[in-house]
Amino acid sequence: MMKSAQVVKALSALAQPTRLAIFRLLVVRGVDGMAAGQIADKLKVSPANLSFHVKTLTHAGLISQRLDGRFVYYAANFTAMNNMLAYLTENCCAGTACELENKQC
Amino acid sequence: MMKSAQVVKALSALAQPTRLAIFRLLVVRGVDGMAAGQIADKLKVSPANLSFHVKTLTHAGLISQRLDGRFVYYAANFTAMNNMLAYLTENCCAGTACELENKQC
DNA sequence: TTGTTGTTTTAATAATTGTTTAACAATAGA
DNA sequence: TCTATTGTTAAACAATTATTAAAACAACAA
Repeated sequence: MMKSAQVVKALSALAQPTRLAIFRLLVVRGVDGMAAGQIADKLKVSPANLSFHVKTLTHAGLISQRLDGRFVYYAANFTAMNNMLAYLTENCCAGTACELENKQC
Repeated sequence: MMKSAQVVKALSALAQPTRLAIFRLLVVRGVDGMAAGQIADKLKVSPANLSFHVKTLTHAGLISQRLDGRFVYYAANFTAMNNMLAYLTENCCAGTACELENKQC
């Protein structure tokens, strides 16, 4: 079970174009992740700006850090992401079967 | 397919304690939704404040409005929610089978 | 019409957030 | 050691966002 404040923090972290792009890139990358410099190059943001944003994502628990020499690798935290998604649909339609054509509800 | 800017708008809308609470309440409520005043009472926020926040959620496409006499009913837009959730997990792990124990990836 | 209920809008203020530049640390290789 | 590479931090500024109180509006009832 996730706390509301934690979810707000995660949503806030994703609610910014650069950070959303970083996170999506890392979701596609999978468990190996990607070095800070590679991410910055790919998304065309300055190193300082990238550092600022990955810090926010890290504090929100959405990505994790792995050091390797001079490189800092970041990877998506899939568990945190799934907990957040689950929170949004929790007890949807009060548990009754929905007449909606989607999977979540 | 959803545009990045649209997703940022939806995430921003949810990234606030009162609005997250409003949305979750409406997700549980289902298609019938809930009147503005009822929501305000339940969440203990002023009518003006509630109006401000539902406006943000409506502009983000996450909830819809239905007028009934003097009452204004709000209901969660499940399609918009699911599109947003799908965007976050799109092309997860580059499409390879993940060794993770969760459903999303 | 007049009053009452339900909701939204406006304006003012306070707080938070994002970007840029420059400086700083740590590692790797010559 | 010296130098280049990789990444983070700090400070300043601009822009956005949330809250409050007051006023306005809209629908209904007496």
